[in-house]
Amino acid sequence: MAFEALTEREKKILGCLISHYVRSADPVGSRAIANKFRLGISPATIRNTMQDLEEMGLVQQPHTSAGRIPTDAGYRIFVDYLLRQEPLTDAEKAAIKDGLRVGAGGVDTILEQTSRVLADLSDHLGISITPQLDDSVLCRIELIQMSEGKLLVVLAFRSGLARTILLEVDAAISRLELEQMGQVLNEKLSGLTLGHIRKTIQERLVDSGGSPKLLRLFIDDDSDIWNNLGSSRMHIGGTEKIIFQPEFADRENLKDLMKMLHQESGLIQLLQDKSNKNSGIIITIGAENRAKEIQSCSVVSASYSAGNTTGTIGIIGPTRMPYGKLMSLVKYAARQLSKVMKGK
Amino acid sequence: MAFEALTEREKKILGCLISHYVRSADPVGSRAIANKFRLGISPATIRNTMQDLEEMGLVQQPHTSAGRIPTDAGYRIFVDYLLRQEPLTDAEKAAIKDGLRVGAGGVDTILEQTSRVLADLSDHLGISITPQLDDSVLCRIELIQMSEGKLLVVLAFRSGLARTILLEVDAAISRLELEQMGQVLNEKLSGLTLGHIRKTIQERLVDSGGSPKLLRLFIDDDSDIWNNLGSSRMHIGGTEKIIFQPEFADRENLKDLMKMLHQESGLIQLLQDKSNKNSGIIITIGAENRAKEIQSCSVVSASYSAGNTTGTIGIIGPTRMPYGKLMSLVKYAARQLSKVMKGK
DNA sequence: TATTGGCACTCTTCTCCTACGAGTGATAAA
DNA sequence: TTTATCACTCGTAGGAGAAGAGTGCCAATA
Repeated sequence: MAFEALTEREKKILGCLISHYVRSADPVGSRAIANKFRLGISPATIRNTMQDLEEMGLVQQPHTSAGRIPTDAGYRIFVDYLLRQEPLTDAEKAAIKDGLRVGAGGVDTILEQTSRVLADLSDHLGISITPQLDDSVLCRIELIQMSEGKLLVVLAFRSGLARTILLEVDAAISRLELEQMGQVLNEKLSGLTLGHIRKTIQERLVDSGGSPKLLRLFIDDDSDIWNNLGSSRMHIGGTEKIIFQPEFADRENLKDLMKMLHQESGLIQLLQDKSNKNSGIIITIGAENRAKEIQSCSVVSASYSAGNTTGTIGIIGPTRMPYGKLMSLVKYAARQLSKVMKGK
Repeated sequence: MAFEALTEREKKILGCLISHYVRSADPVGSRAIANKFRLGISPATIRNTMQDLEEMGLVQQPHTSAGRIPTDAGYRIFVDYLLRQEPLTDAEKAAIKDGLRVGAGGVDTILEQTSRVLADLSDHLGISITPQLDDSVLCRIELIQMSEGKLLVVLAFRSGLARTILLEVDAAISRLELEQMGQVLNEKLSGLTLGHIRKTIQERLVDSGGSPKLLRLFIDDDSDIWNNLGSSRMHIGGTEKIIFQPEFADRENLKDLMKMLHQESGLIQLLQDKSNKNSGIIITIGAENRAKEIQSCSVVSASYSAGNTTGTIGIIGPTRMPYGKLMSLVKYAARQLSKVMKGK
């Protein structure tokens, strides 16, 4: 399994096999490799090597007398050691830049564009996730009375994100109370991250001088504001393309994927889990994914920065994906996105 | 084609044929009808009648020596004249009520739940669309300076909806200017519908006394606020179920559907187009749909009220759908949704 | 000793063929 | 007007066989 244990030839053949398989989606035979990549060795030799690779668990045969296909472990070696990033064409770069051009509507619109562009250029699923609010610095909080009993809370973050939430109030509220409460909240909370606020809200607001009935809305343990507001949003593009990948000819596979896609929280976790720990491109292959629904898929993701927080974008597709290309794509898109967000 | 031209027997057989076909998804033969529905007539008689129905264009044969399947026109007759709504079970009613129970996060969360519930109970696609802002009454507008050059505009509507939009400002803005501008905007605009505001914004704000550089953001012809804010949002549920409907075994069909689903604006138009004109349940069958991508699908939709505006919910599936059940479902859900929204 | 050509073997896939069955339309009898 | 019957059509399921791809192994080779 260790990369060092592989001979030069084994590496080369694993590489050829994978890059051929990614294109063809059919098991790759020794002859195919010998013909396509002029390695100067005969099919028979390649066969021997392929047997070795199979013993190491890097490739497998769907059935006797078929060619080989890579295993998850094989892809892993490929991605970690053999992969060379494929540079993007000028057209592709342009498409990304155009797609992310600052439009109206703020962060959400841009992210929707991003997932669209990623999907279009990759023919796989493009995913984008809003920055994590937990690390976002609150820059202002505003209270708006919409009617008796309905109070709109607006939270504006330094990263350019804004969230609104509607609260129910039992008692009537005077204009004065509202203004006062707003002042208190801004004094005590602005400049802090949402995560920080969530943890320390109790101590910060007790005895702060706000009106008790309003105060309760913000302090209560199960206050909707702090508990539900942190969740990120997600955009998906390319569903209409991914269904043509041969691995999704089986409806059960497709079902798993679809289920995953519409189960927002799970997917967000899936992508954020990883991106947090590392700052570069993260590639998760097949069974490495926690969620069993997509263990026949791989995820290529990267984080982008927005203000002092980060969000995540990525591409999801079958493990048989052009990793080199997709890495460049995601990397470039993440960088562009960070730039655009800074401009915001 | 006219309903009156049909004999009693023809109506009956059309009805039997459709309700059988909806279940089986297979062409229905004369024997099947004779066996399943004890009509007291022989298969031969039924065959004769089916020939008549075919001449009228209400049913068709996929090929010689297959049973019949309904045409769009057949479904139309069925829906308009023969359909009896299937009452919901208590469990179903409970599921809807539970699903729509007021949760945190306001309108969007509820609508997401709604689409989920509709999908779960129908095994088709559940769609929900936010109320049209154009008819929504603005109850307050708030300006928040997020940093130099970034201005957050918050619009709160009486229906409980809120929208934020981020604007770029060239020049520095003083606190005073901002407050003044906020006052002017609220004075001049609150109490009006967004649509009204859009049309009359020029006259209303010219010479209103606000700071010119701020004023420009709101008056300019291509101001992002009024142009881009009106668009509704949409939620979809049930994608993982619909792919098992036999009509989507063909990947091309599935692709068309998926394309449609992710093309938000088109879909919103599709559903809203109709719901506006009529206040009850709207059913659009197959080729009656404008968008050619879903001309093998039917749409059952209804509008709900929120404040003084309306939004739309609906179900999309193959034309072979249990119209009676889905009508009841959508109707009940829309009514519940209106109730919940009123409570908001 | 590593590589290669050759060969027998395996397994899938494609095609052709047939038999079957479902369903019809027409006709003649009830 | 309805029904029983029968010949006919056409899609589908199943099986046989051929083709093809690819392997593993072995003996020859450089």
